[in-house]
Amino acid sequence: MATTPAPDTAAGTDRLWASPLGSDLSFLLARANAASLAAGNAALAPHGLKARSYSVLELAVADTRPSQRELAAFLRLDPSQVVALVDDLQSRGLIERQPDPNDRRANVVIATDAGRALAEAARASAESAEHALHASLAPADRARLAELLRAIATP
Amino acid sequence: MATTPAPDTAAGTDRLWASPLGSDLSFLLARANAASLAAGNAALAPHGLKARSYSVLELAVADTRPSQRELAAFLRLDPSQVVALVDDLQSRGLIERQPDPNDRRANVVIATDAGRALAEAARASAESAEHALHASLAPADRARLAELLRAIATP
DNA sequence: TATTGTTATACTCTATAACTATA
DNA sequence: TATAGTTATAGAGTATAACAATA
Repeated sequence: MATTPAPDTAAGTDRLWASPLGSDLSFLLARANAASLAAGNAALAPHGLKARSYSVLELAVADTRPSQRELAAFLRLDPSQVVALVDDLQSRGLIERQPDPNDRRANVVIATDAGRALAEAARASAESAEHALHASLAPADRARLAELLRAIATP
Repeated sequence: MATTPAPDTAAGTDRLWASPLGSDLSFLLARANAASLAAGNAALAPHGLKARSYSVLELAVADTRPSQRELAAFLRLDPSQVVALVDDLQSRGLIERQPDPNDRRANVVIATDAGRALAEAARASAESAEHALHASLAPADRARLAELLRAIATP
């Protein structure tokens, strides 16, 4: 993540944008993501969530019944990190580990009623923050951006 | 960052993409950035660089004569982190701290000849990795993506 | 033999506060 | 009084290896 230590416009950093780095797709991606993550985490904080835990909660709420292994793969996290995320959400009564009847090694993650309620409230905050982030984009541009990102983000 | 612990296509994570999260712009941004960062760092590693240090080096090579404070603002890093990055690159003879004649508190960061040579080699690797990442996109789409990202990434 | 969840550990990154020298 | 660079330190995030239970 990256909060905003200095307002960037402080000095004449405009001229730095003229450097090759200012056109580098990886750099733009990193910067856009940093802004998005900072705004998202700030919006989720009042709900006791961060981007990571919010993602897990949303996947549980969606009734896709993911195993922890699937969560790890989809979120590109190490399985051991998913343990900590699920532990936290479960200890707060937002999700539950349900033993998979087909594979007794695996846990299926499902949301509780409290989890669904919190997810709805958190989603409203997150969407509002996200909208503010790309307020300068027309709706069609936003859809196009999502489409292009998906081409890169999808395996 | 996020390396790839599991190949994602391993299990049926396709159905997870159908969840609301799969259309969430912040999530797509995070995932695209993770893929880009992982590919970029892997490409830069043989040159002894990471995304961060490569960015600093490129800005030094571009002759924009940034102060450390400006680097911090532009890269959205804390000034104390820039110290470590500049220390590292300077100890390897790739950049130099030049006292700013107009403000004796400030250092201006400039590249050495060795720094310029390394930057050129690293840039080739980085561009090749980046190109592979969005190989599925038409050139026009790539330009459009950069444009849209810039709208979000720019202050 | 391979896989799921788990634990433990080391490492990197990030945030914060303080200090100095200049302005 | 404020700013540029620096140092030190604590915390969050990440990677890695090992283990028990199950397939």
